[in-house]
Amino acid sequence: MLKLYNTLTHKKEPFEPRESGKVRMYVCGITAYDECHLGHARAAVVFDVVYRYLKFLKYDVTYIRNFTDVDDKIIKKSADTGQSCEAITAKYIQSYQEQMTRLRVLAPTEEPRATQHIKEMVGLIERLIANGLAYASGSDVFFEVRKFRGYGKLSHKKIDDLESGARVEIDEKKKDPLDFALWKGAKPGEPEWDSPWGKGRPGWHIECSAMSMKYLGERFDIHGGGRDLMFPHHENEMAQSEGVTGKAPFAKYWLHNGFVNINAEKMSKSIGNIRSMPAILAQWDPEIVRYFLLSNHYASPLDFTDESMTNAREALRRFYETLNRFYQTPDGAETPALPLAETEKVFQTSLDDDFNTAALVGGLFDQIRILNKFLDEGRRPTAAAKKELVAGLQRISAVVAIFDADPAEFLQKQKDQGIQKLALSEKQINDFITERKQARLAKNWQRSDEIRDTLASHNVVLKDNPDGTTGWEIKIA
RNA sequence: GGCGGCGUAGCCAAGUGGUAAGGCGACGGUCUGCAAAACCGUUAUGCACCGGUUCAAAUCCGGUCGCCGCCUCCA
Repeated sequence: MLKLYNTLTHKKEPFEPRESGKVRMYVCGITAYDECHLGHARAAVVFDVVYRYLKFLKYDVTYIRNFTDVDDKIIKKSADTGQSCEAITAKYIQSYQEQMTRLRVLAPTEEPRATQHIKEMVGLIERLIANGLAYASGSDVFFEVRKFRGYGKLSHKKIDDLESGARVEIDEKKKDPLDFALWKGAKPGEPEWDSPWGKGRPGWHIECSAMSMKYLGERFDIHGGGRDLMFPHHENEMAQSEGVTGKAPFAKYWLHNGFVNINAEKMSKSIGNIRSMPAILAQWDPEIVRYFLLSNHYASPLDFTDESMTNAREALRRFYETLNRFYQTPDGAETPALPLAETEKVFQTSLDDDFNTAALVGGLFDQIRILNKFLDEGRRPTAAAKKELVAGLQRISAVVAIFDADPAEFLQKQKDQGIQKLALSEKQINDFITERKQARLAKNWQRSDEIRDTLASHNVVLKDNPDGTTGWEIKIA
């Protein structure tokens, strides 16, 4: 039985979709004005696992993740660079999709864009005005927060507390400082659309109401996004959506993923420690990044450091090293006593418990130890045993999308990437190995060890195999 | 100031009432010419601290301290 932590109720609840067998899910995507970063990747990967797990549970899932392609930041970037807003958003949307593909994030059912739903937004705003929850002021339209009963129920805030926070900007066009824009009158040089209130553009929150309702209906099951979106974005989105329909809850379950920190510090533009995905994926294998992102419960903070990434890499290397050994061992007549079925049970129990991906890793490494021991004893697995292991891993991977690479390819890829960071070429390494082999045959241990130390100082670690060959791998700390 | 979260070994991290998974690292051993990898063993008599409930608590309750997030655009 799947249980999930619902921000709205503040409790872990059994998951019961509104319509049996079907799940409708909406997740806030990116504002396309810059390269996506690790935080975007975390949200995408986390909800990708949610999506995949719901499908694994045989739900018919409709998953919507939007692109915000009209926004102050985009307009500013356009003004700063001279590029059109369309060119900017097209560029970063494409880049986002490329990065997500590399991270094995499945494409959602639809990826609607705000600018393609202006008409729907205008329709919602008109209904809000008709319902007495919004008012036009000049060429702007605002949502009147105090008219909506229940404002603050998602982020668990009281209107009066917010008011005293006093960080809300004063705008003489608003009746109340907390009121937020549904529609903004056009300023020269900005993108604009026709509306009953004159030319203008939508406020930030209304787009998600419009797109979620269009694709999922007036009420749906799961709404996700980063913690920071809880307030004000999701609070406002919920208020205006329920304000339009008069039906609650707008989304039954609200899920919020935690932040990524960089060396224990919040990742932010002002600190200047943003890690863009193109940069990260140039350095780390996507599977390592994905493993890292899933090595922690989705709602907890996650600290990106050299050490945490090295740990992730080493864990996967160990995993694939063993698998590679296992698969390459000639077929025999024995079946290792792998508790695969049990692992799969643990896997499902873990994910059932609020998508706890961190808990499932342990079980997998138990198998690794068992496999290594089996092989260390010189035993040979049957072809069927090999196939069964592959199949089992694929069943798990269908949800987490890690642990199912071809082991030899994974290791080779790590090596290939590593070589580029070395001061040595592959040929130089092989020449050293050849020379060392001669030295070893001559029992010239001094020269042999000298060569090994030299290579080690270049982060190349040698491994003498029982058959006389010497393998090597790159170990950068 | 308001609201929320967290504090488990050197580091990362599961575990929400039944006696501390797993990964990285370290140390000892087996293997090896020596290493590396792998395997075996050791590495938290204790889960921030103090009280309480219970036959039993990392897990529930109360308090203390510390860290963090949100309240402003942000995944």
